[in-house]
Amino acid sequence: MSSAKLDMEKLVALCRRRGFIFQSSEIYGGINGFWDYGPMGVELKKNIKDVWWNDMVRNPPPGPDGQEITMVGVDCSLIMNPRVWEASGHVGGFSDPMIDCKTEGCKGRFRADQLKSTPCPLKPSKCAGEFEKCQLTEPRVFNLMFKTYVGALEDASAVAYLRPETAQGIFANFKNVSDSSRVKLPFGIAQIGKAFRNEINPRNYTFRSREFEQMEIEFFCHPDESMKWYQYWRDVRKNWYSTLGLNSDRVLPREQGKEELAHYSIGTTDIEYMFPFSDEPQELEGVAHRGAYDLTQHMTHSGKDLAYFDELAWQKADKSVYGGDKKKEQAAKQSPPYKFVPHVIEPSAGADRFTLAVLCEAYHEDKVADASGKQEERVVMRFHPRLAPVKAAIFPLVNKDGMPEIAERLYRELKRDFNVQYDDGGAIGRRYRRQDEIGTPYCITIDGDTVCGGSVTIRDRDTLEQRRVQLSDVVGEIRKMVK
RNA sequence: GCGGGUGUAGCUUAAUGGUAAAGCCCCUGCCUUCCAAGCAGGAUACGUGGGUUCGAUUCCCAUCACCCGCUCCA
Repeated sequence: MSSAKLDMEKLVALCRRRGFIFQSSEIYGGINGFWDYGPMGVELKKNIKDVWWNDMVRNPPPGPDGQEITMVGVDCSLIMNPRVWEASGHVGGFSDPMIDCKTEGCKGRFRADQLKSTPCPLKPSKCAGEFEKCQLTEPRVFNLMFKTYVGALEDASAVAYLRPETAQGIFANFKNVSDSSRVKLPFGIAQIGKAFRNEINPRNYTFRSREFEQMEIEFFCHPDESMKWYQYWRDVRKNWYSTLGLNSDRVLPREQGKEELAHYSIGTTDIEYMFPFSDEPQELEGVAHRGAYDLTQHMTHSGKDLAYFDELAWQKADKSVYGGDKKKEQAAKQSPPYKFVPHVIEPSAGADRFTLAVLCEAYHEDKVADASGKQEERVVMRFHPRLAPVKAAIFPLVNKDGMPEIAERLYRELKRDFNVQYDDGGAIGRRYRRQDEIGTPYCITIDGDTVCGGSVTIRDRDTLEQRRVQLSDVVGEIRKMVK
């Protein structure tokens, strides 16, 4: 985004024009709170998810003491046994009873539990509902979980929910993963996937959607070390955004106040971003210290033992204190510090929200001199090369003199490793501008010198500068530049 | 959920109770040796559903979507 505040309508128009984001079911008039990614959008979002997976799961940064950290992934079903959501608290608590006032001129909406402390909009000296004219509705519950039915019978026993977060799939599989993959505490389990929340009022383009994708980590650690890991993940996650092109002045970590915290959370930091549609920073990710809450809940509700046994600590322990009493030894093995419920640090990021932030940040308008030297407006998406949907475009300068043949050969070579485009349509300047609008970082042009001397030009999206590179070096150059 | 606004082609904008116009974009061909050039063709629109009417894109009603402001966001 340029220094002037980006007009969201311009971004929305570009996203539609160039195939980043469409309204869902548009030919039927759309549906509120749902969005589709087009050919460019899917590449962008896929790159974002791949980069996250690579940087957090396959090759995470060293831990707080410089150690290697262990991360594994899962991919869980969207629909789970509904008891999961009772254990997590979503069935009981994922809703707020609301009361509307039907009084002419008021039409207020209040949370039922805060009615007695909310001033009446018409008569602020009284509280909502105390004024003679107030016509309050019965409290209505807005449960934010999408309901569905499993199997053919639509009765109460078949009710299930589309998951409102991917996290519970990880908690429910904690024992499976620790039993099957030789991981030792501390370790993290990661998941990328869709989640669904029946938001009362979707707003701000894709920012608050009813169907969205999360990139979540549940990092399990010893309770004594949890604060260290909480700080580690808070810093790692904040910095990650800046390495991918978000201006660090606009990425703002915010420690939640005590009154804001969910009752089970020991601490939560929201990583917020200054989106152009709001004067307030908006949440991209929440890094929450959830203590032992989730595993304990699932232990209680499932009846399964999800505590962790620290084999290493037990092996090192001085067993002589039990004096050979097997019963005492057994009891010790079943209790801290050898057996305990791990604490959890949860960095939970919104893939669509980050995609939107990347789009906002990338949008620039600048001036470029045309063939006659006149300054022309240009729209350019300045994506980080790792995220750019198209890494390079290949142009024959003119469609003759052997140039198309060389260009096509180069295109076929490059597309084995990168998403690239071939374009021989219209004037060369027009082709550059088309690539600028989808944020292609490099344009490779085959010209007369390629035919004679074997070199091509590589044009940089941001500086507009061209440099000549030997045809045989192009693949290596592009590989180096999009890392 | 409430109030206000908007809805004609991919975009920007016309006109009209009786065949919907243009520029840009896009496609095809010609031309073209580096930043939206030129020439010739071509495709594409009245958000949806009712009503009034001989006839509705136009008037009326409803609905949907988007934008702004409230409300909400475990």
